[in-house]
Amino acid sequence: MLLFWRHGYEGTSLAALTSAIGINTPSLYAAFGSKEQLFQKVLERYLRNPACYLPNALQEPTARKAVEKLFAGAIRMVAHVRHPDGCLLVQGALAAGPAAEAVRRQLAATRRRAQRALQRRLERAVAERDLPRRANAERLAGYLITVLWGMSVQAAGGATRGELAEIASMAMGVLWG
Amino acid sequence: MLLFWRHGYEGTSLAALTSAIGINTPSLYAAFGSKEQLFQKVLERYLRNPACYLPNALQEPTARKAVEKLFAGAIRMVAHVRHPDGCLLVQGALAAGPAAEAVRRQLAATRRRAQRALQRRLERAVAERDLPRRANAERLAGYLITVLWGMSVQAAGGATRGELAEIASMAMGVLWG
DNA sequence: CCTTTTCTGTAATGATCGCTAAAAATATCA
DNA sequence: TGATATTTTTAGCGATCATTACAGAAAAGG
Repeated sequence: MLLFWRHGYEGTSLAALTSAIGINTPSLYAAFGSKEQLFQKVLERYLRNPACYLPNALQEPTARKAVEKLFAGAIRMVAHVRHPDGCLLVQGALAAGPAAEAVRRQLAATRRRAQRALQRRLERAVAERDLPRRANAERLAGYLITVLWGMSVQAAGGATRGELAEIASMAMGVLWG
Repeated sequence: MLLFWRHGYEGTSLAALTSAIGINTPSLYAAFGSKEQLFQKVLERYLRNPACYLPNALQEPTARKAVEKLFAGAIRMVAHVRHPDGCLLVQGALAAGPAAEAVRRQLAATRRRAQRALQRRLERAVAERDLPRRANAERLAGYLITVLWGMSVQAAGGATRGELAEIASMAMGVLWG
């Protein structure tokens, strides 16, 4: 997972994977089927563990708390010393050659799913009068998630935890300035 | 340029490049030296032409006009029918294998340069009383550029021109809401 | 027209890509 | 212990990677 996360799908070779896991190539293929299927498993694992901060955050009682926790969780994950910079959903395969097209599309779909999850949480907040009735949940979610992906790009450029926190704070200023 | 832009540095093979240009491999090497040097030329070309909207925007008389034009230019470029989705500075090599590490760093450095250019423009605006004296140009620039990179990620996921415009409008709401 | 230079095309370099057949070693269980 | 599964290792698959040596064609200059 760390290799795919750090170097992207295309940038990670089978040799690097087997060497990191400590097994031979046929063992990897017996266990996972192919590089793409291994990445599939890695993606599930990523969503289950380091990226679980997103669904967790959305369970907060108020939209404001949820978004705050969302950004805090993202920053904590990104700034974790043992983690590569950024988010696997972005770094994994933002642009890719024809061979990795399927992975690219899958990551794009997963990003969209994350955005819709946030959108539904904000819609609930509007319904609960937690957000003003005229608030547009779809636009808000699109905006906030865009900042989140942008922070992933910034992390890839070496942004510090403090810089990311400032960005998140400014982004939330749109709603609760 | 379009190939590197669409498929990233690693995702673009020499065969794809020579076939697109319509020359043989030795001619490409005689003309550009190597794949990496060709990418260097491509990057210069990209900054000179489709990405010139950034320096152009910063020449607007007010910070607000500058940022508006910055986002408008970015959206126009991204939504251009004949252009790949997103920004070469982001899609080119956000994460990459060891062989493309130099390119990755160069793109990160170029992104940082763009951010600093915006920062200096905002600092000027503060000095000119165009922005409130207590405004933090560095944080503002970091925030706005983060949204810009995020829009590049969204574009890679198929975001439309209208969606990007809404995001930009919300992002500017932080300053001129 | 002939020589010299410049360019283009063919072909192949070693390396690495993802992937797999078959032998060797190990574990399982009667 | 001995026969049977299961796993690991070795070795190599064809394809493609970026890169280049070399031969032939075109262009330039006298």
